[in-house]
Amino acid sequence: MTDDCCENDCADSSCCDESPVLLPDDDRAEELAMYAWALAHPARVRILRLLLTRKSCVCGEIVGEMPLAQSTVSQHLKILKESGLVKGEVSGPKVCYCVDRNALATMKKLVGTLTPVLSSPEEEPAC
Amino acid sequence: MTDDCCENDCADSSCCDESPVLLPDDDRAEELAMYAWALAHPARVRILRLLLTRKSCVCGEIVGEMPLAQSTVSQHLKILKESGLVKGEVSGPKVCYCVDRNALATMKKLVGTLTPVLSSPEEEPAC
DNA sequence: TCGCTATATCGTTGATCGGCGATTAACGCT
DNA sequence: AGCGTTAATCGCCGATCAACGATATAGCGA
Repeated sequence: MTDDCCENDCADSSCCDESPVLLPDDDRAEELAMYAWALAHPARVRILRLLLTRKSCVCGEIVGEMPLAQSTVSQHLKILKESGLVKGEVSGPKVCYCVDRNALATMKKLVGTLTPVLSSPEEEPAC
Repeated sequence: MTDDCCENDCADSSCCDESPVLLPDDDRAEELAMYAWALAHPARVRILRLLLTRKSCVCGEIVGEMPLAQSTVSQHLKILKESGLVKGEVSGPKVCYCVDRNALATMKKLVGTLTPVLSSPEEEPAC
């Protein structure tokens, strides 16, 4: 009652109890962080969306679509590739980039993991 | 046929055509990037999961739960707060942290935006 | 073979991150 | 008022990012 943040009075130790808080899939934290890191730059989000808009690969004209130098775009593509979200395939002098659907699905699943555990959906945590 | 990356022969200009590629919500790229940036570090993912596991706020014992110094955890919490995913509420000398459900939903929605536009769900982009 | 085009890589520079210890600020309690 | 607790902030450091220009690499075509 003294605080309106937690319904079970978090200010004293009754809320922040001694439960070990064994996170179910804590090792996946790094996996999710890696995917999130790939999207942690607006340019990479735009590139990914560009690759999604086009049905498949968009070769190198990404550079023409963005206000960045070719080397910079190449760096971003490298990061996207390292995260696994994007795969590149050489086809002649060009390179086809397209989104790895499985990796995208995995990332979405990991993001979906971030769900508040609530007994009833009505009770807002109030803070 | 020369490349197996795109079904519509991306190596020449027929695939990478001149369509302006008006991204529907390109301005949202920065918004998504900001959320992704908040999750781009394993420690922050763990903190967020910690906050989700506990029903609401977890005060400062996050420090005890993680192998990091208090100042470091505070920095991560600051980043999470700046992204909007987490809100902090002062209750006495302690601070209640809990996840902003709306922001979390917004982030999930933005992540859900990243969907390949496909005519039929069967045709894999082959690369 | 010789260029031409398209990517990738290198090297540099400035900015930022992530970590820490130490200090400061805010609050409750005696 | 003074003390203890909690959290935020301040420097400081090494490491990394993001951007660029310049250079190297790889195919294709004439």
